[in-house]
Amino acid sequence: MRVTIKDVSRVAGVSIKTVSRVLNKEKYVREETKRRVEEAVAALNFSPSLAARTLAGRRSFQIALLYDNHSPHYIHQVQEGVWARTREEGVRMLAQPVDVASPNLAAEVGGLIDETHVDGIILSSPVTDAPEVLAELERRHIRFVRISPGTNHAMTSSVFMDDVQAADDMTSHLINQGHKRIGFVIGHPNHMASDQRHFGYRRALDRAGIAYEPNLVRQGSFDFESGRAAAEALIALPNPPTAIFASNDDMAAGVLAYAHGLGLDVPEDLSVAGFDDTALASLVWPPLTTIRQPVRDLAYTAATLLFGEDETVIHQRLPHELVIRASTGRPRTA
Amino acid sequence: MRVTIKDVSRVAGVSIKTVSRVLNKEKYVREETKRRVEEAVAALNFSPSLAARTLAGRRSFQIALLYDNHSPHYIHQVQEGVWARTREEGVRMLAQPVDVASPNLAAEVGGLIDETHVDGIILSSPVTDAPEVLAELERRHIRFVRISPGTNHAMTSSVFMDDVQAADDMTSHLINQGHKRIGFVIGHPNHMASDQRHFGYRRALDRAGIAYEPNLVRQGSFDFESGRAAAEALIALPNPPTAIFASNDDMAAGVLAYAHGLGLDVPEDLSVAGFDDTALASLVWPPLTTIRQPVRDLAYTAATLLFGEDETVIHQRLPHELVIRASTGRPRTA
DNA sequence: TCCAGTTATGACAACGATGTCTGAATTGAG
DNA sequence: CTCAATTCAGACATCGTTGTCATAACTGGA
Repeated sequence: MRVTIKDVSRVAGVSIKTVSRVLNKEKYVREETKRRVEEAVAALNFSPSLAARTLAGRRSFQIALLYDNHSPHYIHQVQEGVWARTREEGVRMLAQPVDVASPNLAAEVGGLIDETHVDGIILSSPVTDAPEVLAELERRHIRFVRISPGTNHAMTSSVFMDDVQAADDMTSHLINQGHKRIGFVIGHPNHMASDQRHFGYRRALDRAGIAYEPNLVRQGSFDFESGRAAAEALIALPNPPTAIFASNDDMAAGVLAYAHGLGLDVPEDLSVAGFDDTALASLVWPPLTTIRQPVRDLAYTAATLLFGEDETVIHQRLPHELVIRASTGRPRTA
Repeated sequence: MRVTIKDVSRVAGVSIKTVSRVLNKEKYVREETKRRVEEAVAALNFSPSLAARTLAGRRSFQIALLYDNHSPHYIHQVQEGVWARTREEGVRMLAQPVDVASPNLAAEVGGLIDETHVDGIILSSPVTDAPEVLAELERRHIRFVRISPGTNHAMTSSVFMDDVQAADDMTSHLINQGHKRIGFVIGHPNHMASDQRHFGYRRALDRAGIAYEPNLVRQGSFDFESGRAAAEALIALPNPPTAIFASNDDMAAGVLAYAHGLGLDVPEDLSVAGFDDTALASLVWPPLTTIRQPVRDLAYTAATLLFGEDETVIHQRLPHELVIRASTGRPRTA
């Protein structure tokens, strides 16, 4: 029924071991033999059984991608980036949603590894910072790379962007346009990036000699509604801000919606800035000034590091981009 | 190193075959023996090797999900639905992006099947309608289920919603609010659903005794920009529509953006309706009246059908939902 | 010409499960 | 109490590859 390496060996007139050698690009196969085998493979339309290779060999030709919680758009990009790299490598990607809050997360990850024999694992935030998972992976001596981890971890490679600098860039952009009172909406407290963006905002103000005013800063939770609520509170201030910088696009959309509801003109009456450059950012009116995270590239690079020969630990930073659209401009009073 | 069925059998004091029986819930194992094995499994924290099971047995405990092109949000929901069901079944899901335009698509899918030995496949639109793929799957006698197929195919099960009725519902909703001139933006010509939604729009008009006016209908392509362009054309008409029904939310967002740009008030001056109820729909201002596709449920149900014992072919329709938000209302003139 | 070192190939065991077959233990009807 | 049918459990082959080891066929320098 199924075409096996045995069929190939018969057609090519060699042993199965030689076919295996060609398949795995091993040395010590005569050019002529190699050609014969390759022809037989093509003629029979042979694809080797991953199960058999996994069982017999030291590799499984599979890696797992663990994720949780993030927006569909983010996950999609991560999957897409990792997938592109695995494809080049002739390896399969197992996309594995997990629940970081689960009490037996480590056991689940361990089970995954036992069942599938994966060669390596890519963690995306916030799984990157689940200590049980990290401990379990280390205990098993399995290779893994983290995408945008919040915590430091010298033992293993990671790829990330500079959230502090990005928030600093955005804040500076607003300052340069003449804003002096800039509201800020903090992200979800569970995400390490929230702190960093908050810090970047503060750093830019400091450098410009603008006092940090706690009144102008509100806690959000990365969703639309919390952005809306923050906007309501900020605009109700006796001396309201002329710009609001939300830590992600969803919250910025909430700010935008609230402003629309009041009949405010954006950016004439109020500048609004987001973060992430999700699809949403160009689908609202006016389109959002935001920070483009190189999510797909981060994922692609993470996979590259995972496949790398080196045992050296690499922490690679990828550049972000300030995307200026129509939601920010000079304040009316300036 | 690795814990195998052999270790379990030693600890439980039975043969490996008996452990295998317990693992696979076969008959003819004494209750007491079963308990002993289960304790050993728990004590050793044993997870059986998928590779070995696949190789030795008739099942691989894996299914594949093929998709292409759709929005991240849609894909996310499909993955989530299928994944939830496979998890219940103790089976793994291989999420596999493909390119329907690829000339060797059938070969790629064939290779996937050979490599992974998957037990079944779920196709999501538009892979559902790639004839080479269907032919390849049938040639191999592999089970598969299609999610929202555009073409009929009596040989195999599918799950879908009623696009015609949904578009009819939306159009009727607008008519009931007093609209008589209703613009329509057609979806991407490659998607079968586009025709069906267009037809539903027309059917509702007919039933209400409103003449179908080709001028009020524009071709779009499911993206923001095409919605914007369609809105521009429609609003420029000497006798413009009082409502615009776009075949998906992205295009509706485009319509919304163009209306905002003109300073039109939605829904006072113009009602806008979308389709799909993507995340976007509640993140724009005003939030969109739209049709909620039960995408996650479709996917979940597809997996259920795939796992079903029956050889009978089932075509299952799931209900949609008209979600009325703030972007539609009575026309000013009514 | 010979021999050591490389290059090239094959035989066979092993990976960790399930399938098949065989036989022992238990059950229950007569 | 007997015997056939049913229940329970193990031995061993098998799935389709790769790893290990043995050995044949080439090289090129002395």
